Amino acid sequence: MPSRTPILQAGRVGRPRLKRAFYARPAVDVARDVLGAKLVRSEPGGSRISGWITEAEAYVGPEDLASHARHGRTDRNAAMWGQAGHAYVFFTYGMHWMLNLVTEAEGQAGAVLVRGLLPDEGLETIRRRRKRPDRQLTDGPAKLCQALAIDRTIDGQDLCGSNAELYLLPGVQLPDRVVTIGPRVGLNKVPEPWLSRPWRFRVSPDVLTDLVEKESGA
DNA sequence: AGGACGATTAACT
DNA sequence: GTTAATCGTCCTG
Repeated sequence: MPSRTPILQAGRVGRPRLKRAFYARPAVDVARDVLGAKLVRSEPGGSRISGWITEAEAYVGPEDLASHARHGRTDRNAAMWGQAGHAYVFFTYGMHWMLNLVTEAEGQAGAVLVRGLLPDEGLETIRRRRKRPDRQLTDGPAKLCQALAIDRTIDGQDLCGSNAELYLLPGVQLPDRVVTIGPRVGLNKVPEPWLSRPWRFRVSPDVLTDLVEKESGA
């Protein structure tokens, strides 16, 4: 049996990757629009793991006191300040990796944290990497990084290059009515107004599954 | 040089 | 609802 979720056949060969212009916009816009896009991990050795993005958060710049950019440019967050369309991957809590998509113009520190996926290709590999029920395999920012083997080696990589190990494909266009908007989560000791800014965007995996089925002409 | 803490997760009461 | 795990990063002094 192929390690692919049966109903989810919408990823088409030869479809163009999201181009840099998609990322080179305000982080909040990218966070909204990236829902339904397909994140693809192409590992050295040929295996391919992918999933549709179900949740994302925007971190807008050094003035955003929830952002790692709040202390200015450091070795750790350097990728945030670079060209849009690159990855910013960081390590936290002594054990977890997190993936961001770098947004905005070069020199501005915008980024979008990818917080949830609906798995498509590589489900067997994902199951091997984390023993959980299927619905809980990639429903968190650290969990999806483990599923796709995203770690420090991805930090700073260009998502738009033709040889990229990680990139995005256009997936499903989501109408506003299926997108839930709210404050970002997991922020400790972050003052207002940043704590309450509605910069978290979500679509339920069930709803996205239905839309993917429809799109693929099932 | 030392210490607080984190864009989380899983396990627990 | 609470808490431990676990260590790199950034702060203070």
